[in-house]
Amino acid sequence: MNEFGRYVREKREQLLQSDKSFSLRQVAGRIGIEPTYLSKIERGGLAPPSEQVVLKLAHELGENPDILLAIGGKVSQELKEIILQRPELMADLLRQIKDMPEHAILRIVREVKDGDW
Amino acid sequence: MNEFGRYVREKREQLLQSDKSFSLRQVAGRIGIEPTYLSKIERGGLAPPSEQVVLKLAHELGENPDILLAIGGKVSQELKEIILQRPELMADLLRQIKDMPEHAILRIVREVKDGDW
DNA sequence: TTTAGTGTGTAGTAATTACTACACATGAAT
DNA sequence: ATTCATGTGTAGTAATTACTACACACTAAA
Repeated sequence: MNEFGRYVREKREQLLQSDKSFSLRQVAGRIGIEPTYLSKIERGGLAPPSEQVVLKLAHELGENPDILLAIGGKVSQELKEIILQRPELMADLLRQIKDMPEHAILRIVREVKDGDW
Repeated sequence: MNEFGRYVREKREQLLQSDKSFSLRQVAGRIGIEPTYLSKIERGGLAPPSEQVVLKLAHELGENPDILLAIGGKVSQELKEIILQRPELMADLLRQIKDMPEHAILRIVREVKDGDW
């Protein structure tokens, strides 16, 4: 269940090997939380922190924010707002592509990107 | 700000005109909440209720659940989970189509629907 | 050998979420 | 005239979220 803590600890310790400033205390300091709190989170004793903290953590550790949020079971407010602006449309779209293979969705993303719409 | 309450009250009162069983008390009873609570919500004195209650309300009032949730500022757990299963892909897709006109997205939805993938 | 930095255990808390319970006044039905 | 159903005001609360503060033990450096 506590994927998030394990993942953060592993990543932080990797970085720590080549840069002493990635101690738990210093990272906690830079992202503005108490070391105790980060310790608990990494050890799985507490739930993942707020979106704001996860985003700072992702930035600090060089991780993809969307992925780190997802590991913590969260969807960013940014994405929620995209859905909230056109809920029916987005809901239909998401349900349509839900079971599509990755490559098919990627094709859509790319078509849309260089799209002629 | 309190779109949700106004919307629900209006819809409920519409239904009430042709069906006496859409009184505040009876609707509250059927969806399993206290009349006081529904009253406050409709008058905008309280935040929209939980996803579960919004869904029951949508069903009761014959409203689109995704839309009613959105009016209440919520994205359903169902949609969140679709995103959480492939966060990077879905985040990219949503950001791509965010500013596209409705008809272009609808085209994608349809293409995907009858798609050859 | 004291100082500095490390991680962690225990305890507590402020804010928010999602409600319930009681009491009351008004209007319609019997 | 009384019962019934309506909506609503006030008050309170249990659960969850998102943390902080203090204290301690261990290790490495000066």
